[in-house]
Amino acid sequence: MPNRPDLDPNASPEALQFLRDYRENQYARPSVAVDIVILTVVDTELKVLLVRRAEHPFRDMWALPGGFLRVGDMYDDQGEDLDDAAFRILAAKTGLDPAVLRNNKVHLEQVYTFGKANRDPRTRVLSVAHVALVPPQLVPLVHPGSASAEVTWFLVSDLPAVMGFDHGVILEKAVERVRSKVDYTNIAFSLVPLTFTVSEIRETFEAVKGDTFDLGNFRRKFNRMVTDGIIGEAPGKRVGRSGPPARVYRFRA
Amino acid sequence: MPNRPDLDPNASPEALQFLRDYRENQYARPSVAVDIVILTVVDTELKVLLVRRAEHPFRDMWALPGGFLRVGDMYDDQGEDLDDAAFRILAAKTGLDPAVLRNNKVHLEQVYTFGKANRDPRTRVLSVAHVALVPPQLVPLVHPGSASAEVTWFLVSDLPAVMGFDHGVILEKAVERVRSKVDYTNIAFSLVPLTFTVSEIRETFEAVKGDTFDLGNFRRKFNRMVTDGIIGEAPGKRVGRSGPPARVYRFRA
DNA sequence: TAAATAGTGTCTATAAGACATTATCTC
DNA sequence: GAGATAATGTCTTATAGACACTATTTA
Repeated sequence: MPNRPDLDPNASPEALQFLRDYRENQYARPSVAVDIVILTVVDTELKVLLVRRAEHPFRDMWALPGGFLRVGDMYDDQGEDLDDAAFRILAAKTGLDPAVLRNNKVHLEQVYTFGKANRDPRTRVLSVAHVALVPPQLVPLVHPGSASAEVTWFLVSDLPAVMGFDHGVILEKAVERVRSKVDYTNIAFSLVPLTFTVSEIRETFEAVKGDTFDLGNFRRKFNRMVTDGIIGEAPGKRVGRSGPPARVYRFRA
Repeated sequence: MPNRPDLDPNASPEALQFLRDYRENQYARPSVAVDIVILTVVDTELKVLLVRRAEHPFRDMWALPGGFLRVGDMYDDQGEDLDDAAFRILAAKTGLDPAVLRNNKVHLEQVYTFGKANRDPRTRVLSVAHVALVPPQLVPLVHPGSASAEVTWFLVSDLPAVMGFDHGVILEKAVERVRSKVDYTNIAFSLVPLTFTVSEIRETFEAVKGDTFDLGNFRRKFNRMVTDGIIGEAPGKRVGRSGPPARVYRFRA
């Protein structure tokens, strides 16, 4: 038994450290889940899609839709990319066709990886959290991917008191990410139909931020985006419940 | 063999899907590495700590310091938290004592999880990338954690032409994160000693952003932080190579 | 004395917040 | 006509960028 650092009383701490790291690589590995915070804005309210768990643990409790990263057999196949897994799971859990997701420019973005020990009672599971932004026209098409599952859109302002796993924390972090990015990116346009009025996009902002904006000031900011070419006018006008018909716009690029 | 969906020609796609997901959970799992982009600012230059790989794959190439997440035996122990793993690996790779890291308020933050298949030729490995900000007074204390490893501070503006794995991409993403957060958070104060002059903190900003700032305008912004109580005056003055002695400040909270 | 740095002040442009105003539609 | 909405305009305040200026130190 020559030169085994763990059996050598004079082995350096570094040698022991190396051996431990090496063995970890050889031995136990975590499962990796991809959980997705699927958000939309309908009727000026920010909503999130939750599924009721049919199995233990946390049976009958609400949780985020998710699935496991597919890893190949490790010999000739290493499995799917993490990005592809997120897209696959989003399609599976919403029942939407991948082509529909792409055509409607559904925004999908990685948020954070949650890795506390014992966050899943069964075995060690990391969750790579993602957030998806679904435009309202797709919401009626969403249906449970598996026959037994129950899925519901919850108001983000009125969530279940308890959720499975650490999904309440994950949800909070994802919403926070969207709330901040909406100020300095164009992700809000993933939450409206392909054409929209100024009021519609403003109400979407208000739903995401949970606040109201001055109409004139918002329009001024919007007009800057028009002159910058970020937004373009679309043909036609949209008639509301009152007031003059509103101009219709389209997001570019 | 009753009701096995994979053997039932009439099984729904959903049932088959469920079975596949379940089996993935039972079968192959990825390894999870924690790789850390360790940054500092010395002599008005942004630098990153790289290690030369002593083993295959990518032997003799430069790569980010990293290690594997420790997962327990899966029965009575699920191993260490992901956050704890990052801290442990940071301490191991810099040779710095955890107490020293805490006392000097070293900033450590998760950035992104890289999960392309085949990013490691040995087996499926996810990398949970982190970024650490080390103040300059700790730089002389950094030494290789393991006797065989060679570690060097590289200029971020002059990196090795090729790096192991996808570590070039990871490094870029981490630097981008720091460059943007430095504008709306206080992380820059993790890159200066406990007390500093206005010029010193300005040069740190310039090193991170890769740009120069107007002296007067920067000081105006700095003074707002003083009146807001974010920064406080420290006793004494600092004498430079020329010009009058500069006031010394300290970051609060 | 020359050069460099500390520290202050000024002018302008940009954008946000808080309004007010007019026009046009539905009920 | 009443109420609601579309669209525009005005005044104030906060901040950033460009730049000028004085004071104080070292070499």
